[in-house]
Amino acid sequence: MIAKTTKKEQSRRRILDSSARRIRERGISGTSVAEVMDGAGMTVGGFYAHFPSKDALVAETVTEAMRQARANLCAAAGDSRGAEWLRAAARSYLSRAHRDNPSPGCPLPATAGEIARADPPVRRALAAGIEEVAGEIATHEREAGRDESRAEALAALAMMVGGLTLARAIEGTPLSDELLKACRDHVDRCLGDK
Amino acid sequence: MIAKTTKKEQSRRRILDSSARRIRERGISGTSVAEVMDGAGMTVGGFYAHFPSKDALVAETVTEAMRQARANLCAAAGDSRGAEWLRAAARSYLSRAHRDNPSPGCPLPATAGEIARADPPVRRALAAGIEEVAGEIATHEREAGRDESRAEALAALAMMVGGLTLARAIEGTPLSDELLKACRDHVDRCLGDK
DNA sequence: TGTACATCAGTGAACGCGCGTTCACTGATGTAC
DNA sequence: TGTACATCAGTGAACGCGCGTTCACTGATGTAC
Repeated sequence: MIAKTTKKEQSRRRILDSSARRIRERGISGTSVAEVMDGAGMTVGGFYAHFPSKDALVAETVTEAMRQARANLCAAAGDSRGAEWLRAAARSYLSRAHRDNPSPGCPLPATAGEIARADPPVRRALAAGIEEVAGEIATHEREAGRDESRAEALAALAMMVGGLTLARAIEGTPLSDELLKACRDHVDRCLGDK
Repeated sequence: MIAKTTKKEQSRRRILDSSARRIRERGISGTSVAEVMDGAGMTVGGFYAHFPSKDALVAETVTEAMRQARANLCAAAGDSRGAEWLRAAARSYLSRAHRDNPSPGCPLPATAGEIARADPPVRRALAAGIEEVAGEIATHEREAGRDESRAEALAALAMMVGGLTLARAIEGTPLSDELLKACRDHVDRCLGDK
């Protein structure tokens, strides 16, 4: 019999989706199990039939959300490659739209600070996710003909995450827009005529 | 009479110092009023004689900690200027020592994510602090002879904060060290022969 | 086909706990006379 | 100088609340015969 998703599997998926949305919006400690279940159209008690603890949910949510973040970058860059891809990815990641609309976006700005104090499984999930996203970026750094493509990819990721995190923290001030633009421009300047 | 600090003023200072330490280590939601007061050598009840609420304490702590962060950058760079200052500041900020020892360091990695959802006074305090640190960096970007010195300063700050935040989140993995080094090297590469 | 029963996803009330905040009280300090 | 009193920084127990987690129960579903 071909894997048809059971009702329980569908519920589990709704819980994960709800968790990913809320955690990107309100962080880990700002997201309660009851809220996640409510967002999935269920009540608290049912949660523990799907996950052994909130920490387990968070670890899986981080994995899932990082996968989506990578897909978002690729989607934003369309079928471009190399320097073009990098510019498009940065423009999208560091956009006002991404700043003002966290729930379908990257989980790092809302969670990275907290994860420094989280359980090992959560931290391992994040490390794996970062490794994958950095790998994707590095591919295009290499195609753009840059030296030290992996190191440049990590530095670019750091600037994108830091820029978006700070821009969100001071959203509403002119400095927030300026910061986003400064980071986008820095990427353009580094890529130059590549 | 010349301003001699009263006992109450000294207590207030101890509360602020304790708060700054704990918040840099455990973030805002990870720091309780009782713990802050304990770190200041007092009990919970006394807190409200000094601050009207936890939020008020946090706002003042952010201001204070950002001032120290700026001073730390300057101290690390000694009496160098321009490109030399920038390299030294980045080397110090993105060091393993800073990653592994948050309590006397920069408050941004532990708090920036949370502050996106904090009270307006806290967010204003952060915006002002970022403005000051960016101004300090921009001075040296200008002295280093770079175009767009203010934009470059904001981008450099974003990369430093993002790099340290991610490195802390995945501390213990080889990727953490690699990430710090990639960000330091990026600064060196951008400054090049300046 | 129809009936009895086992399974199990999900409900909702309850638990113990830590939080921010309040408040009646204490006891040291400094001023008034 | 000595005594009485007001002030007020700090104590510590208590509050209401939201959290993660538990658990007795429900009711729909599918299998056995």
